[in-house]
Amino acid sequence: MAITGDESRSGEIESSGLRYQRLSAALRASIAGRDFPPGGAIPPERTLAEHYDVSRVTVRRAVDELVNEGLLVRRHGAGTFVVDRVEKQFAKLSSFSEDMISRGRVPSSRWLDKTGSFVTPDESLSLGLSPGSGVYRFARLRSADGIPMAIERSTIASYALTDIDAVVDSLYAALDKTGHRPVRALQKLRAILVDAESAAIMDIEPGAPGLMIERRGYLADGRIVEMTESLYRGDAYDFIAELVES
Amino acid sequence: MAITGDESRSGEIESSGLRYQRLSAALRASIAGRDFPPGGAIPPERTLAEHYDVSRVTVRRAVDELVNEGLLVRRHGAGTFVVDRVEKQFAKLSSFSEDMISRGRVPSSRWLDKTGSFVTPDESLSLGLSPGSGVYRFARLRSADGIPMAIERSTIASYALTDIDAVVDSLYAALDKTGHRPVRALQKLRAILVDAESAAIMDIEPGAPGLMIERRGYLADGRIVEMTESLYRGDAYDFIAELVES
DNA sequence: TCTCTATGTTACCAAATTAGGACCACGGAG
DNA sequence: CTCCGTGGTCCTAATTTGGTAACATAGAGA
Repeated sequence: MAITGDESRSGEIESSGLRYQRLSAALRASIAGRDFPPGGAIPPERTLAEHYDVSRVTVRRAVDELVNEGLLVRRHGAGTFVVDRVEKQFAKLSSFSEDMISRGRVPSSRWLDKTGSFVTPDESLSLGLSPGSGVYRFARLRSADGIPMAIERSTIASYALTDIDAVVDSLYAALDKTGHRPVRALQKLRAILVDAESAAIMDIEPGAPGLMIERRGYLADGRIVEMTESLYRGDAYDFIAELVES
Repeated sequence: MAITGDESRSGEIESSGLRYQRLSAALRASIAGRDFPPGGAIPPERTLAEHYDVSRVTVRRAVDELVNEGLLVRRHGAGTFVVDRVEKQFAKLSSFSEDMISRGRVPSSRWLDKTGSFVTPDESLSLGLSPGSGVYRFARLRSADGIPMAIERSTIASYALTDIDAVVDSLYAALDKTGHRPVRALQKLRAILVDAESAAIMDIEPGAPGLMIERRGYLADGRIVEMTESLYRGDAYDFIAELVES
């Protein structure tokens, strides 16, 4: 079944042009039509070459186009995969940086606070620490493409970090180094009105809608190591989640 | 045969993909189908390897995926177990009634709208219906202990319901009867200010914070059967979600 | 004729998956 | 306590798959 010389279908405007372009168009249609499952592998190049009766060179050029378009991802030794947007989006709920990057934006941060302190009675309950225990407090303004998007305020049990300057960029990376990276987290989320102070920091109107997210990060042994309050701008940030009904 | 999008004979192609991905899909189906009881153990890795005629390496990789997804939990020396916690967490995010009951509150509803109509051009795109197709529209005020909590506006493809009065209490129960209950859903969530009309219905101040959730329910074959916009009161409703860091 | 481009053919390299096995560490049952 | 089944880890080897290069062929156009 060659692609050339087969214009049997009337109205097939796709049958003109270069072979690899026609092939990539066909593959694009197969992806859009879910012939290849999202997240799954497409047939190997050699199989495609045989199936469409073209050379592997042509297949590679066709696949190259789709890789450049971001529809496919190659993994050396494994296969070529249809990008699965949905699955990644769930992880977005937790990581600001990853989320922004996957949206094609450039994340950045500005430190608002970075201090060592002692737990308040309130925190000692939440973190499960004895009163008088040490904690680190971090606050950052999170931006995307230079536009303020959220304020993150974290409280970390002191045993989880070597010192306060261990956190340079990623909090979780620093926790990872001491083996205290949370393995699961519980998030609580609600809509609020942004207070004057936070509004000033994010350069928006006070009284604008905001999304308050409280996260508690748990270690494998059940201890709470992290408490983070994030305030997201309601007018500029959407959360996406996939769920499975049972 | 030209390579165009309508190339339907992808039989040879379909069995492609990585072994462990196919296996994890099979296991996922077994879990969803209650072949493995929730909370119970799945067969040991060596048994699975023999049963599916793959190596234990492959089994472990397949199980790894499900563990990362939170569907399974490994216990060294004991076995690998189906987690029943996850479904509840996910379901909480989506089902108003269940959520309220689990909080010890009494859920109730008041119908605001219940009509048959035709798709708008906007909806036909979202629902994947041809223009002119029929849809049902439902709108309800959702309350807990008699206190208004949310407004739910649903648009349902007409093929999914026998008639408009099929929905008496639970929308999903009605969809279940025709075999068109969504198997998964994609939710989009953002903070907004409640408009005057919705505020009046929920008996709150206009300009109060609210949580807007757009949900699209997918059938197993990928069709969108349900589109629901829910507006929750920000001052009275918290969303809880558990996530697993990777 | 000569040159350029698209495509085909062949060969080999590099990386990931898969197979199959061995052994250890943990937990439960007796 | 011991025994045994289970997951956790490591190893070697074969297989599959993408990555790359060299060279050949056919057609279009100067």
